Amino acid sequence: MATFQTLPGFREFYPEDLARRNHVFRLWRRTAGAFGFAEYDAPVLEPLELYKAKSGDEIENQLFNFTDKGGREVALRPEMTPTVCRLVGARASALKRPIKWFSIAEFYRYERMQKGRGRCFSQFNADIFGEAGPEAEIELIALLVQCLCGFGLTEQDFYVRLSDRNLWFYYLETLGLDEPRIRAVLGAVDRYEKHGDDAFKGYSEQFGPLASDLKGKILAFLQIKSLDALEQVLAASGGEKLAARLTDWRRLLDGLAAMGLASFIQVDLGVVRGLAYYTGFVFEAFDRKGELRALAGGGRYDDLVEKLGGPALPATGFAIGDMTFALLLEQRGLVPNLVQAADIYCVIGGAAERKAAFADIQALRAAGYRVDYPLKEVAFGKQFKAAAESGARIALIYGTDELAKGVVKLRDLTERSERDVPRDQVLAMVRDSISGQTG
RNA sequence: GCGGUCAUAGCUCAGUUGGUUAGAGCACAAGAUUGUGAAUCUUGGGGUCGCGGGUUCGAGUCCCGUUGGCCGCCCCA
Repeated sequence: MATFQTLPGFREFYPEDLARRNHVFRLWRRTAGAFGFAEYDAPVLEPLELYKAKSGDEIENQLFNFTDKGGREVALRPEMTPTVCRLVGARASALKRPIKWFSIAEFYRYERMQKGRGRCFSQFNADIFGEAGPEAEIELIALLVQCLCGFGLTEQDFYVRLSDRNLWFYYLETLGLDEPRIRAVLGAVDRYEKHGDDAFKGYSEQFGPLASDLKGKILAFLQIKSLDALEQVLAASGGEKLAARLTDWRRLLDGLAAMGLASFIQVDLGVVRGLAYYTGFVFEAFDRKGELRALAGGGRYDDLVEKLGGPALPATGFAIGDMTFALLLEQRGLVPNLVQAADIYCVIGGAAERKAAFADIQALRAAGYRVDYPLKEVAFGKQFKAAAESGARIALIYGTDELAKGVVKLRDLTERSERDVPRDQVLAMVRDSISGQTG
């Protein structure tokens, strides 16, 4: 039968699946609205250059890219950041500050399938442009936390690891490293959690072995898990830049604490996040059990808007992926049962009764009620069964006896009670009946 | 790109050392049932056993290849 199959790594959403996805999107959207973020959208297909400019040529391996009929090199978007930088950059001078934007969109990466990772996935993206201080991070991390808590997740379920690429950069500078060496060390720090000492192989191959006292300091630094410990280590190093960073750290952590979010936050300098365009605070959300890949990630990228052709504009943002998030909700039993229940189910006697019912069905639907009825003539018994299974709160019964009396029988499917309703009062009585139940 | 593992109905799975026409439960549909609730009973539709080749008198079963799923590695914006 299945002559054609779905392309590898792609997903199909049958109604139950889409209901779940919509539920997630709806809550994310509402949460972003509560935080004062405005929604935008943009093309799925972009010039390949947009991604090369940001991440370098090697990124092409992981893109869905091709040449279009006009000879243009194009790619399905693998992420939203370059796109939103273009949008904001193009109108930066006309946009009210701070610029707080979000989107919910589908992305494509040409990669191997893995748990929590496919070739197409959706992300919630939120970004703030035009705010250089940690106030932007407070706002974004608070939004991130609420986007997860809105589903019933708590600090028992997930946490946000918080780090700082600038701090790392300045600290490594004070240790006497130049920029190429600093980048190599940050790469090693990024991998250290997973690969241990092997993480420094790349550095050794490029620059020779790392002096052991230097390596000791780096390993100690990446294991820092609190602001106090960080202040102690840096007290010895001094330096204006580092002191300024510490001030920002205090403002950020104080702000988050004041919002009551301290229990979600873990200072963790072991996080530096892969690619090099992050310029300040970076953060990643993980499940507490450590069983899943990152739930969300983000950070500051103050140079990117300018790099992509816009004005210099500070920016910071994050994204939540839908796949790992769905896995976590399932694990915690937080996926609600989303049945699309009818409001009203019509039980119809025969052909003549059907015509009478159609007039009412049309009026009820125009009034906004979800009304179902059997498309073909079906025995009464079956219709009542169908009415019950539809989840409808009331059934309207169009039988010969009722219509002869000029009434319709209104059956309350919850209370199992019935009464006759004059034909011309059906809409009003339905309204009473349903509002009475919900009220 | 690499490695492991799996593939039988819409779903979950049986299917003997290779042996007739490949089964069950659930789901779906029809009837019992022209007037009242998720029940019951009966019946039905639905399969190129992922695909292709090979071994064999004979392959869902054994061998090779291939495609796809899952898990991991590389990578992860």
